[in-house]
Amino acid sequence: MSRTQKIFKDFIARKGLKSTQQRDIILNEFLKSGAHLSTEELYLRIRKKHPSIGYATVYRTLKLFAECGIAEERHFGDGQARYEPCTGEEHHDHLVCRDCGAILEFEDSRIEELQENVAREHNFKILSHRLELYGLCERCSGGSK
Amino acid sequence: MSRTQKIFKDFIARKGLKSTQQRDIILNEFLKSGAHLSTEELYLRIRKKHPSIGYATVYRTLKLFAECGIAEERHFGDGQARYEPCTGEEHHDHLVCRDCGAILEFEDSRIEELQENVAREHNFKILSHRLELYGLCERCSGGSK
DNA sequence: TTTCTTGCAAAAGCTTTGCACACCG
DNA sequence: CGGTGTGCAAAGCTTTTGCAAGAAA
Repeated sequence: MSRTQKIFKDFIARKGLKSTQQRDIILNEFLKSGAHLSTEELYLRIRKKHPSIGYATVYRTLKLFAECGIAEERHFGDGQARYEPCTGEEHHDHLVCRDCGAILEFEDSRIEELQENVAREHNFKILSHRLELYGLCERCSGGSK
Repeated sequence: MSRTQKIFKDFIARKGLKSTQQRDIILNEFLKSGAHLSTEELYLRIRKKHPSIGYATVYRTLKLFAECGIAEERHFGDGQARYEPCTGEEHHDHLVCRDCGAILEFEDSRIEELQENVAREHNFKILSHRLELYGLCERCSGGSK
């Protein structure tokens, strides 16, 4: 059992909730699927192997993941929620290609420091942040354009 | 007529669209209302003086504002679009209070530089970006908490 | 008069919820 | 057994769209 799975089990137990087949299946597929899947994409993947699992269950389960901290809900402006696995303390931001939709991740501790500075100047206490750079990825801005 | 109004008139003319009372009213109220209004908030304000203006017209007009560059559409995670006036070249980011909902603006050219660095490293061409820091504002993180 | 706009209501798209039945502990 | 979870369908919300009537050029 992976660390993430353990966190989830603990959360379930602590809250008096129940461990079910569906939750296990959804968690496995979620972890396996790589980041940035929309709820619908995840649902479609799961349905291939487990056609009886309902849309609502996927929604509800992803909310649980977010609540216990193993997933993070994100919106990239297309009106759909996306979830990505949270692995520990590391934080990353995103480059989103306007053309092909590719989502790249990056991390920059200097930017984070400057964010803290800004917050301090405003007596603001940061709980989370989001930084997204929209534009054209290497492939889409290349020769063909 | 303000600079922004002129930009809009020019855009309207260039596109072969028409200047209407409703568009003028909505633009005025939009400029007067300060940043970060949701479409609904703006609609409600407008309806006080002009009860016959419809919801759809406000939506459609704000899209036009965004298209011609005098407004920018933003999403802060509450599921509603918000628009804010774009004044020239300056760019700013946001501090969003999770408690009272206050939205503060800031600008930091050093952060923007670092973003450019990141983009260069990935051969990514930035068209726009969004940076939002979520947390507690001065008032909400103060003594009472 | 021709084309674009508007207001209304209906539709669309994503997400949540109510409910009866099933399952976990 | 008692309470929680599930699947389905229906409802909720925000936003978009179709259409007939109205206004601008």
